[in-house]
Amino acid sequence: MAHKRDREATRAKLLECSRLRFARDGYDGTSVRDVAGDVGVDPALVFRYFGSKSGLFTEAMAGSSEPVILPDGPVEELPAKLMRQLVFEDWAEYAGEHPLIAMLRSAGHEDMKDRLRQQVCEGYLDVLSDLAEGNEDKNLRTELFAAWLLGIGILRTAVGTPTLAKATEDDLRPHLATVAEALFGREVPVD
Amino acid sequence: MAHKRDREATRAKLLECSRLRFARDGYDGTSVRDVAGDVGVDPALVFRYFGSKSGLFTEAMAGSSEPVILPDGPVEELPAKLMRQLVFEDWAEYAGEHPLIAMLRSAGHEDMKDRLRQQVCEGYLDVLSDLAEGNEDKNLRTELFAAWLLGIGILRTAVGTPTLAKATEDDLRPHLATVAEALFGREVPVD
Amino acid sequence: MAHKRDREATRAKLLECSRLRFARDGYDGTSVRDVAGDVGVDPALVFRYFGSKSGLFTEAMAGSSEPVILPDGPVEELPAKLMRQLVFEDWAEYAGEHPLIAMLRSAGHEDMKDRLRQQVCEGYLDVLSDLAEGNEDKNLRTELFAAWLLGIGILRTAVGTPTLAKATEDDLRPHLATVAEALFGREVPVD
Amino acid sequence: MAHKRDREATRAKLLECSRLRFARDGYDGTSVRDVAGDVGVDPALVFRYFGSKSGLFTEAMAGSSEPVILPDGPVEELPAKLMRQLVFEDWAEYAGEHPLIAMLRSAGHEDMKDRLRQQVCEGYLDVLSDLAEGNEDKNLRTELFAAWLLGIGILRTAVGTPTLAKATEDDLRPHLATVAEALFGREVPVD
DNA sequence: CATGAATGAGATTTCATTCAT
DNA sequence: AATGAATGAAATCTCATTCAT
Repeated sequence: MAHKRDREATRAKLLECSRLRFARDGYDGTSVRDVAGDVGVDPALVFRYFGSKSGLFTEAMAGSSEPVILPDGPVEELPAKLMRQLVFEDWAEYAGEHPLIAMLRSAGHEDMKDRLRQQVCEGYLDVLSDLAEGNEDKNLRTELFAAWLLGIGILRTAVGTPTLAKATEDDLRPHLATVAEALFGREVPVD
Repeated sequence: MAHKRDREATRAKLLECSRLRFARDGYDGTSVRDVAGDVGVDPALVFRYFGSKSGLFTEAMAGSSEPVILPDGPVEELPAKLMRQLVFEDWAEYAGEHPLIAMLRSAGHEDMKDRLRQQVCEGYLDVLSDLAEGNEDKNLRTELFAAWLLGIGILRTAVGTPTLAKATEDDLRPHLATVAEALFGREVPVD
Repeated sequence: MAHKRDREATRAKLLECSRLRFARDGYDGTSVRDVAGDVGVDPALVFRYFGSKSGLFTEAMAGSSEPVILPDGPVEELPAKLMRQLVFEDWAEYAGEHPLIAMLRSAGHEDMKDRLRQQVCEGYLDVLSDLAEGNEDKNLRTELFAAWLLGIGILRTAVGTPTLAKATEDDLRPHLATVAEALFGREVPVD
Repeated sequence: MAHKRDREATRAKLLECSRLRFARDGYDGTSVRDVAGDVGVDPALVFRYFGSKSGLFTEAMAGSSEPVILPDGPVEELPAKLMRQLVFEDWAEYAGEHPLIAMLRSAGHEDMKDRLRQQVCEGYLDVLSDLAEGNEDKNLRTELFAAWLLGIGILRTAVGTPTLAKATEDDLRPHLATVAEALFGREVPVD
């Protein structure tokens, strides 16, 4: 029982540390040895637990599909919530960026592109599309809004564009309102 | 046939092939061996010509700062032009994506982040900011619009979101109009 | 047989074989592959254990600072002892030469020159200087005598001068007596 | 005729520059490219002129057998002359050291050991042996004296022992007298 | 089961050298 | 004869991964 506990604790620690590394340094920039070193265990354990480096990555990034959104509350509040989450929340475990943006750093590998798409679709587009209800090109509008949020996040943290890098939530609020209204054809609260 | 031993031709071919590889597989996913193999020369030649793998990358990606649109037309036409370039133009040499999006794939390394920022700022923001003239938060608006274009490009090609991946220029035109107007506070032609 | 996977044994064997190679072929003339091949292990192991080729060299040659004679006998006997050690002892692990002479073969690199100087000073000059006690230019005399021993060793093994290469200890004994007396101003036993 | 002259001039310059490099950095530490670069010609010329890197080395170091000694004057003056040459003369072309000591830096390669031996024997031992005339072990005495000079040179420049590195000719003069007398059994002038 | 010794493939890079022109 | 483009072999080193214990 104590053993079981240790095993699970080690697994969890490996996942946690690897998330940070993968997010900060990308898949290629992270070595199994580094991750194992962070936790203080032998690299071979990683292979026992996760089969391969890729397996570790999959499981580490899979954990990030959960925290996406809490779909309670009215749909109108979604844009503001999502922006806060994608752009302003500090994902400490993911080197300060939202997991999706962190994953982009490893998008060279084909299978990670798939994972990415799946998470974007299930985690974001599905939730957002309710907002576009009533428009003919509902899905396109939804994706265009998601693209905007994603682009902002990328310019802010991955590229480090001067103004956005320092912008606060208050700075963006009014523009969120106008763009959301432009795309969804309805007013959204942004406070 | 006339040029078997032609330094410039070989150099150019190396640059061309490396662009494709770097864009498709990222910096880490591309090996000098691969690039040299594509051209059919010995890997050592790459080092002779470019000093290092990093030198090759720099020079390969430097070519991508030129093709930015020069503002010889009226500023109002810029949004449409930029969208065509960023989202719809087929950059064959860069694996079908715009070079900037391709470069994101290698943004794990700190110095490439710098290069990226510089290109975004000088190549795009500087040109676009004229459009936001007259607004108090001119720079923020400019960056927000650029973020949108970039996000669209990423969802389209890097993530492969279902609707955007298949969208045509005509599909996006009306939305471009409303969003640009929302951000810049002026009408822009999108034809 | 009992030890197939024995870290310390493998380490020791690597050190032993590398000593021989470094001594015989010099630093540049020795490749990590060669050393690993001698022991029958993968070259990567060398880097795991010693970090780098230079680390291997350092550790291999560090073993050579110990075997210097400790002055437990009377100082008068030092010259004879040192000559035996420097000139006539067969350092099998170091390709038959005294480690110091072997190290000279790698003295092209600046840091190895430093290591060499330190070993000569601490290992030999410090011990010998007692013999020159009472003379005004004590240190110079000490170094001049050390120079002689070193020179003999070099001509014998590194250059292979005809007479010295075949000389026995008995052949040199009388000359050791006269030169030591000339430099130190006192009689030294040479039997 | 002009061509001939250029060719010879380039050859000479290559030899000169390579001497310096070989002496300073050793055989392995010197690249054909470096040498050619010093002179400002294409590396391929080295191969046209000298066949190989080794050929260049041979010819470069062969030039050093000439300046050895001027066997005019009485034999008694030889020790002082040789010491001046081996220990105190500044061989600018050979990085400040006597060619023989410089060559030791490349003594890892077997064929250089041979070259070294030949030069020591023909250039030094043959000349010196006259001084030992009349002693039974004439050759041994000669080699022992040569060993001393060589050892002094090595400690001075290659090892950098504290006192010898700064010693002047005057400092060594008296010891030269006593040691030479001890070995050759006759007085030698040292002024 | 877990540990750590060991492996093998592959990456970047350097260098002496040869082949066309 | 000379230039410079091109080559091939080898070196150091890293990493994911497997094999004994």
